[in-house]
Amino acid sequence: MPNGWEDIRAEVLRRIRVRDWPLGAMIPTEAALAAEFGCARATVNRALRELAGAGVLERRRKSGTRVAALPVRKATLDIPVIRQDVAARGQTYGFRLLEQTTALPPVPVASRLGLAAGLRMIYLETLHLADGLPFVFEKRWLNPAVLPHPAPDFAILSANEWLVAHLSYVTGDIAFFAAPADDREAAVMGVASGAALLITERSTWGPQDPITFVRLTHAPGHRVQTVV
Amino acid sequence: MPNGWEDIRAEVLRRIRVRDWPLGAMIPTEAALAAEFGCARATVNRALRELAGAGVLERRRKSGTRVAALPVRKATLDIPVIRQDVAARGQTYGFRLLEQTTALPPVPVASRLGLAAGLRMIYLETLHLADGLPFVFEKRWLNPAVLPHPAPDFAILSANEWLVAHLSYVTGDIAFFAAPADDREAAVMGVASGAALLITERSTWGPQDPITFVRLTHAPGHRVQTVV
DNA sequence: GATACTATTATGTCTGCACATAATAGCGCC
DNA sequence: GGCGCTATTATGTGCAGACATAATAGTATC
Repeated sequence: MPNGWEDIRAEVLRRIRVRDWPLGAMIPTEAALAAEFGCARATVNRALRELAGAGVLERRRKSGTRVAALPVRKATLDIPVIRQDVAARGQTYGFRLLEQTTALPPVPVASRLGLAAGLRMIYLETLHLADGLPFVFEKRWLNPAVLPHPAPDFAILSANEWLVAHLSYVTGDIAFFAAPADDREAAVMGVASGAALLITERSTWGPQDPITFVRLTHAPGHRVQTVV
Repeated sequence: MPNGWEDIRAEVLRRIRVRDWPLGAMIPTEAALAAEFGCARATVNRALRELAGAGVLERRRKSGTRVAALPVRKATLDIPVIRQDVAARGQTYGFRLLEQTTALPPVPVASRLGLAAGLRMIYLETLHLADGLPFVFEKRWLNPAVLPHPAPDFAILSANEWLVAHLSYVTGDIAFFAAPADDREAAVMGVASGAALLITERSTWGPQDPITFVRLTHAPGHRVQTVV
């Protein structure tokens, strides 16, 4: 059938591309498009909804649908467990738990998680290896309240994976930036002090409580990549 | 009504979280869930489809629906035009076209775009400013075949925005990584040579032809950020 | 002129049904 | 056993109709 919702999505996209419907302009109503394409309104709705989700269209009740004026491209970024990331490169994964203590988190960490100052957290340092070479250096602050008793042994299953398997589907935020390697990072990763490294910082919250703040220092040259 | 598709999505998520349905396990069929929740199968379908899109469920015809074994978190990343990025920080935007020539692209650029070697491209260097200070240094290779005649003046409207407005909705890929500032970047951005900078590289293709390859060097401390 | 109510309109969602499609399981046959 | 056909099954998508909801435009009132 030539009028599935994907066909309609493609046709709408085409009209936008050729400036049939210019940036910022209103497009016909669902009912009008359904009549034109000879399909049900629900089918048009599905197509337009997808395009709105991709940032191509903006929809508002009663007003109607318009082409996004300044289209904000949206890319979806996969955040795999580090083991998978390494495996996907065809390398063998390994990790070493370098440190595990309980301590007062630094103020920026506590405040980003929205935790009361003075609450002690678990601090973990883990080095993830690809083919035996440093791949990611992980510094993690973990809310002890979210762990079961007895606490899992993070030397056997890395905190990275334990959390994904046991506290998955929560909210959080991610940030990427570049920073020069400090002395500790340089020593652990085997690079010169001050080398440019990609850093990932993540904060995650459960239904009520903050769960963890993690800073991943990636090996030199590491790329975070995705298609649009 | 307490049984909209969002309610069903929430309930399914809850059952996964509390290990009612463990990681990797099959869940009931759409028909069974529709009967349980007292709604139409289409409503269950909508809820499960959304969760599959978020990477929480995996669905296959005939087999059924299972909880993802290793849930790959998916983050959506907004890629705004640089002007918007600056405006969102409450700063005033400006830019300067530093260079515009036609030249043979370096081999890595040509090969990443899938262009025949020996094809000349337009090369642009643009410095984007926030409150008059360097914000992003943009080096762009542009396929001349995609430009109209006469070519637009990129000193008036930056290539960044011209492309979004005229060749939007195309495919491409993005990568982030850290690199030390080379001499040119250091001079333009006003930082020390070797400083750790975040680099964004983007390749974009139109329906047939490659369009552009761009390398964005961000000011020190720049963070690419998103919520999950 | 400003404010409060009301009608209208386009999208958002749901229902119940139908058929399409992909993948699996089972069967018969050699 | 191994091969190929067929039946079954769960999801994917379609339709027509209905009501819900949000936002706007218009109207009435003060």
